[in-house]
Amino acid sequence: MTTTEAAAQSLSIGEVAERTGLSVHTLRFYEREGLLVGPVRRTSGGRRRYTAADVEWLLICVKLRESGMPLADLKHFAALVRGGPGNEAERLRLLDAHRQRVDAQIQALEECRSLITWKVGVYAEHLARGEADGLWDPTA
Amino acid sequence: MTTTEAAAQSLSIGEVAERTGLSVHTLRFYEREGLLVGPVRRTSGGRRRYTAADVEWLLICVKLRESGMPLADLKHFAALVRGGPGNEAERLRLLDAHRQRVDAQIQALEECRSLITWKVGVYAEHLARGEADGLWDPTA
DNA sequence: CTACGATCTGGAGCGAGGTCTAGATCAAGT
DNA sequence: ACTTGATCTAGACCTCGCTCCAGATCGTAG
Repeated sequence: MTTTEAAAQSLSIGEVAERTGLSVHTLRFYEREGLLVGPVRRTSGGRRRYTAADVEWLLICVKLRESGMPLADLKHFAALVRGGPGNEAERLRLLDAHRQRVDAQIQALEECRSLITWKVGVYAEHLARGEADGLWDPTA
Repeated sequence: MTTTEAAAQSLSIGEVAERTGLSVHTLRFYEREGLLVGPVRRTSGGRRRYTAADVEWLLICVKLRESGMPLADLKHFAALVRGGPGNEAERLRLLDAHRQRVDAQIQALEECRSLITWKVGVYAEHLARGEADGLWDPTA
């Protein structure tokens, strides 16, 4: 294997980028923004070495971001986790609030989906009846 | 009534803002960006008068935006509708592509939801067992 | 007629979330 | 030693989608 044995335990920024889907730029940006739970370790030469726990946390971040959690909230959450045990109630509140937003978002998307489906049906019908059937409704 | 009879047929920008949830700034911005199907009529004094059809179109825009359609796509769609009959196939393609994105988004959100639900469960359990149970897992 | 609120235009500004550049350094293969 | 590619830092820059400002005008109520 081309990587050292240590690579099994710690990953370079590039490897983490691959595994998380984030760019190396974004990884550095997140770190600067205090979105990580702990400081990232470095090699003697100054290169970042990520642990499996770092990657797990980043994967959670990715999921939360995907679902629309703002970086500010993520930062707050990271700070709570960094703070250690004792603030679980607040973490719970934060996550639960986010879950409610996600639920609302899912519902909104489903409504949009029906609208789209309906409109797709309208166009499909137009096409089936021939393109030049003369019907002209700007809202259709 | 304080508004004239004509108000029943055409609305001021402020009234449209109320009905669509968009700000008057945004309404003017959308117009400048070419997101509307037709040019908005004006009073002799230069004030915009929106028709019911304008409002309907805007409500569709709102739904599509809510579901994450970029302004550029919305603009493209508006251009197609403005172009009149004959391009229904392309409108269909545009909407269907968007529907697929919406579906993917819903699925992603549902995955996030399970993750959150699970984590909420973890914290709830911690709290139930007492805050200082000493267990410390950064990913939890 | 006057006042006052709503609207007008063009253009600047803003917040979120990255994304990229420059120039230097590190590390691994040959 | 030399080359090549990944990483480093600080900071500038970018897109998206609004949002707001200044200064003028409209229009309706009193």
